[in-house]
Amino acid sequence: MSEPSPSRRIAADLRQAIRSGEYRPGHQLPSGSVLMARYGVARQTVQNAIDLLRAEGLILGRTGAGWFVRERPTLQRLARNRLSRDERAAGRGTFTTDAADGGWQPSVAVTIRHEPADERTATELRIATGDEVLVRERIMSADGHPVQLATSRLPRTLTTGTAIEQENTGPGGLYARLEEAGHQLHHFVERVTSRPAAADESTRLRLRPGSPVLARTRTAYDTTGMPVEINDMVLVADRYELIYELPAN
Amino acid sequence: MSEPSPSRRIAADLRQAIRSGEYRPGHQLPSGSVLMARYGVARQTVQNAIDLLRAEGLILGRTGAGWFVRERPTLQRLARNRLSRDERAAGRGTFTTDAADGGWQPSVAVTIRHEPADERTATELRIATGDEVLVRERIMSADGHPVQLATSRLPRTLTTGTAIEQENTGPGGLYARLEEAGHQLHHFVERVTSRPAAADESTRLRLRPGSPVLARTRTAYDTTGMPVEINDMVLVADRYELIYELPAN
DNA sequence: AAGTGGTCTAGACCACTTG
DNA sequence: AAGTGGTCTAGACCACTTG
Repeated sequence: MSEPSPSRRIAADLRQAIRSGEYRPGHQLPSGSVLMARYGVARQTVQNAIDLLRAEGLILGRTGAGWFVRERPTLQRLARNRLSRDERAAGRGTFTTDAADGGWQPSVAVTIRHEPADERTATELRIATGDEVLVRERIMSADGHPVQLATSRLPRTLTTGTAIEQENTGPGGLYARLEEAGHQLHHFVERVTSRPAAADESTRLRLRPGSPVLARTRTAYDTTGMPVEINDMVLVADRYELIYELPAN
Repeated sequence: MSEPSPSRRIAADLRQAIRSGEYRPGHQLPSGSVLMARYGVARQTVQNAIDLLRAEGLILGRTGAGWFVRERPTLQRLARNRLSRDERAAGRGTFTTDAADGGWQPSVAVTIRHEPADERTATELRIATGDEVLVRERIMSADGHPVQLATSRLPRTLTTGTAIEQENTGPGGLYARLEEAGHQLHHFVERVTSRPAAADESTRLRLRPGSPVLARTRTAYDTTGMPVEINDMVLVADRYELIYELPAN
């Protein structure tokens, strides 16, 4: 085994103290000056150690106050039954349904525009590149903290003259409006991955650059097998858990 | 707007050059010395700028060689139909099925042990804390690179005397063995989230500490509604995409 | 006012890669 | 041998928080 660097040594000691419960969630870590003295190292070395633990999500820094052992935030659960026709019929959107369950205050900022389909959108929606697409961009906040970005894209031919082009899509949301317009939904395909937040996403979600996000792309298909909507969602990773129930066959 | 720090300024310039295609995937970034001279800053400042881009997943560093614009690795797709009874009947495991599709060489290291159920395991499997549980721990590698960790836990009462306690569970894997033993599977519940890799996970998956991983917990239920297996899987986030197909109702 | 984290300069040393 | 990134020391300054 090669000798670990001083910063790794310090990080390992602090990690151990957190794991063992010596430093409990919410409690403050020894300050930079204390650690510099204790280990006989420079400020930058302590900073490097702290950066490791921060990347692991074990601690949070508050400038001017100190480093604190992170409290595991309560996970919001996004279950697939949020998409059920019954829920839609009951006049609930997915985000407000979660809010009701979780006891927090939802707020949503919506932007609506239309644009020509780029290559990826055209492929996913099986339309031609450049065809007009309606774009609904939403930033969802819980108790004032932004936690989700969601962008829906639909062929403009499906949305003209419907409430889907309004800020408020009405009870049941855009899926309810699509079904009213004769596009009965058949199934959804959801693709989930995780990646570091892009610079603009970390700004909009008020995250540190590079914090992990969950990226979920949902495509909605109607009963004729045509894709009618593509929905790109970006979630603050450590606030969300996605839940799927699958039959064994 | 407040003046951005020098390191953020440098990061923004490099990010822009990558986004615009001036620095293409695989190409080398200007060296530390060049950037120090160009911006008139200290080595540490360049390092801080680079650390930001690395956290965003835009670049990869190779000690002694340079910083390189990251090539987006091909995503492995894990679809729910991998769990179908037909696949199991055809004698394919999920990981080897992926390998066949993706054209890479799979290898799996298995460890089998039993242990008393901890609190979480007991709750999930609806058994008593301390009851014996069979644990199968696997590290899956693609072309020699570890990409998945998977840990299965089953009540020992279901596994004694079956091939589930052997290193090789035989055709169709442990789900096929469970069904042979009379535990017909009914459905699975999968919970997906993302978080920074823990220190031990980053060692086993050979990741930088804090790289995002996908964490997927699957619980398998039999036709009597009892949970028969809990499977904790940790995936290198940027190599995987999880796919789910859901009926509209 | 004193303490905190964050970032910076200037210079050093080391392991590693490249030609 | 020359160049690379990674980490370190010692000291500085700043914005912010706390009592």
